[in-house]
Amino acid sequence: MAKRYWLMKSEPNTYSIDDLKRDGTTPWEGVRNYQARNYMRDDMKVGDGVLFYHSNAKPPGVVGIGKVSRSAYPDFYAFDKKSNYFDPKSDPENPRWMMVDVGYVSTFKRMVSLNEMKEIPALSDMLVIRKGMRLSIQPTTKDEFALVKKLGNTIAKA
DNA sequence: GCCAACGTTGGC
DNA sequence: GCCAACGTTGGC
Repeated sequence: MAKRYWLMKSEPNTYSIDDLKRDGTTPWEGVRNYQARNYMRDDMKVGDGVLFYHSNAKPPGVVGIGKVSRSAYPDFYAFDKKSNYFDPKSDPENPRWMMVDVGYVSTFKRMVSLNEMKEIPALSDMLVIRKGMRLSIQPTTKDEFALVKKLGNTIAKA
């Protein structure tokens, strides 16, 4: 299977690109949305590229690159009563929620903000720029991934 | 802090 | 199976 590309949202207050840089790799726990779960479970493979997006930030935007470092396995936080992500409906014998591990690759020289992406025609099909798009894990194309990465590593604005 | 857009839940 | 109510997301 060819390498795929993704955009993954995280709130910097909760887990930022700097946290990922510090940790090297992290379990992507707490996804409680079926569509996002399905992407992780069915489509994400080790080595896939990740655009690391800061949501609920000022401004929001893509701040760096990650990669899938472990394919889907049960999100055990769902079994932990003390966790914010506890879900009594997830049975350890048949886990409802899955997660992958995401590894750190690089931090952009500058953020590629949501506003900037909205203004670039080549990125006009990206899900993240669509109003009301709340999905926390989104597929992106190879070209979109490459362009956002290039922008983030280019100091001068287009 | 506001609120529109979603997704989920649960009564019927 | 419908849909109103509710909770959450996330830009602004």
